[in-house]
Amino acid sequence: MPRSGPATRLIDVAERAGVSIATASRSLRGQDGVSEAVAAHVRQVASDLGYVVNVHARTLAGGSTSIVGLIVHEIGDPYFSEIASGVVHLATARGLTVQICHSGRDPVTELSQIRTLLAHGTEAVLIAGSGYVDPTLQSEADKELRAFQRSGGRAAVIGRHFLRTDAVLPANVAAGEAIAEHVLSLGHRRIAVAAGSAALTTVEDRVAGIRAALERHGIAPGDVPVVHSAFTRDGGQEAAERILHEHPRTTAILALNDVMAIGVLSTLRTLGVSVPHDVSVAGIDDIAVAADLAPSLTTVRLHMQQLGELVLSMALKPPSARPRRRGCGHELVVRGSTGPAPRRRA
Amino acid sequence: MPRSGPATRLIDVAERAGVSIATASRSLRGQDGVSEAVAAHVRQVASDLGYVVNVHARTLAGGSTSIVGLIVHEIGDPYFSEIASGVVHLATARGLTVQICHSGRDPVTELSQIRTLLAHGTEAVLIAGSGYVDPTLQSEADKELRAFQRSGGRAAVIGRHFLRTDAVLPANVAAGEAIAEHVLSLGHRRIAVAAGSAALTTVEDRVAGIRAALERHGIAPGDVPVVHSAFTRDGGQEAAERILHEHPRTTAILALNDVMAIGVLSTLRTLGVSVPHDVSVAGIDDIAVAADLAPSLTTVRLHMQQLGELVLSMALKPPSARPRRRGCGHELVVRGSTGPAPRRRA
DNA sequence: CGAGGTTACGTAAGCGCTTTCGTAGCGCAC
DNA sequence: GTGCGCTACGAAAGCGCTTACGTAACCTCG
Repeated sequence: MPRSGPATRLIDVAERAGVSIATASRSLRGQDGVSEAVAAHVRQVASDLGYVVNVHARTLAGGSTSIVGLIVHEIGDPYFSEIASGVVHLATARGLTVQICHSGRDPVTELSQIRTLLAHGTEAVLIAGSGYVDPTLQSEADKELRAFQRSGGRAAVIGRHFLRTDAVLPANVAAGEAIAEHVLSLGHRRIAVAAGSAALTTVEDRVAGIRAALERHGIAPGDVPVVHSAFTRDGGQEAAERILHEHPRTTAILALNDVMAIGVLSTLRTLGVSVPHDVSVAGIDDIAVAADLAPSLTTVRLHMQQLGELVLSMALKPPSARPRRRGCGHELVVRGSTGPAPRRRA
Repeated sequence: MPRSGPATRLIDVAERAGVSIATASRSLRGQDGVSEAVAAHVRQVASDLGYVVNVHARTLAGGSTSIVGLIVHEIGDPYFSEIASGVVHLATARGLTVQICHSGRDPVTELSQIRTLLAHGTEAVLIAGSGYVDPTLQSEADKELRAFQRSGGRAAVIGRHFLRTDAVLPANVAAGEAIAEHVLSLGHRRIAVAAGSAALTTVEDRVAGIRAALERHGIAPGDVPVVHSAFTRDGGQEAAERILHEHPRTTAILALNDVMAIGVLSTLRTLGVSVPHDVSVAGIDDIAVAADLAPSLTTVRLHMQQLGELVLSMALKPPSARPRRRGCGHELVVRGSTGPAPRRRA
């Protein structure tokens, strides 16, 4: 779609200001080598003419794009939309625009997204969302990012500490521990986990945290059913059904994220199981609606918006020799969905 | 940030394939004037080399960018993230990437976003989110879009029927009517509205729908308090407080969107008002969590994801002489937050 | 007062692609 | 066998910008 609009070009500004195109270019970018008087004049003329630089020409000539790419697993998921919100907010404040790609949790799509973003010459590529347990699924992506960085590009990820990029690390293991400690402290011993796909490292980490806490309290891993399903509301429903069916004496269900917890709550409501009287339910993430569910959801806050801001700010910093790691706080948020373990169950 | 990566360029593909750069270009874009044998060979070589076209060069030379811009009021709001999800899904399916801009409901920011997107040469500019009642707030944006279209660009919006672009029209008026009819049919007569900013046309439309329905049932506009606040959860809380304070005999609160309804429910819970026993509450939109609130929220489904897909597909169609209009269904979804009007109130 | 350094600007060479235009080669009709 | 109309391809001109390099003009100092 060739556009032939009467857009003002740099050369128009230069002519009108009575300077060369080079001087105009330098003036507008605040580069030195131009007297302040001339620069100010050029800026004035540009503004009068409503000049907007052509990104493509700029990029092609070696300039920067002012675009950052963000790859997320599922843009509709609150976990990711809150991250995206953080990224977009900070980006807007810095005069950058964000190009969002949705991988649908498919490593192949993800790879092609990365390639596209690289070809688009984005300033930085950000990836949010769990990595894959199977390293072969992302080795290509890894290679691509490395090459991108070697050639001066910036990349940063949320999680995926195994990549050689800057990374913000959500407290997955600690969150798992915190939520498990919480239900343990309430006296629960028959605990089940509603987990997302076993292929994701986030799932692995959160489960590891839960297991560690339980083991400290003398509960063997074998005594903790972990039901894998999808990281969605429906996945949570399905997991809850299976848990209640296969392990009817369960008194606490730990969902590995809030979205699944919503599904768990929905199933329990349907089955007439009272929460937290009969069964306690907890999530991880603390998405915005967690406080407004029925009952309100006990969870671990992971500050997604902050994760988003952090990952962008890391990417924007001048590169360092070795990949930086940055944690992000987590807090147990106790609400109405967890309560003391029932004295006995049917 | 000049990038000097060893990216394969078209000329590399051409050389390796033993053809000219022109032929290579034509082959890769499936343009005719190239024999099928040669074209296939070129495509094979390109794929072997992992060639990805440089968008900036392509655009500069008059090609297309494969990028669509989407401007939303508030990316963190589920209404918009569901729209964004629709846009991103369809875009991904069509091999397009989406550039998301967040205007924060500020017309000035919005205008600069539009300019940026135009300067980026996006295929299409999409705007989601209420227009402003005051036309001067958007006349600049309007002008900009018109110029964009005249020069071959595509634009489409959700709502904002006053713009001369293709538009998908959410059923705002009808949704207002539907939700009002619903509470009327339950016997409510003392109805209050928790509204977002009066500056937004969406608010205007939904209120108009509500008023129309009420008037049909003999309730004068003066008898329907409309409390304006922000289109957020906190705004809903605040509106509910004011409604209960100023109009204590209210039996039904209609929130103009689900996010506000969440705030309303929260305030009622805090104040110990039972929903729907004492007061019924309803929203509009049917965001994903509406079904999982406590109580589950009666609302009007506006199919945001579909709105997103529609607006993109309209923008992608060949332009028509006059702006197209496309409606999108709506359905009343009755859940637990509304019930019969109480016989009497304190 | 001229060598050498600085500053302020202009000239022009691309960045990687699309596309216009030109041309070689072929088939076909006369 | 000449001429015409195709088709399949190549050469080269930009798209609008950044930047390396060149060059005046001015300054500083011995």
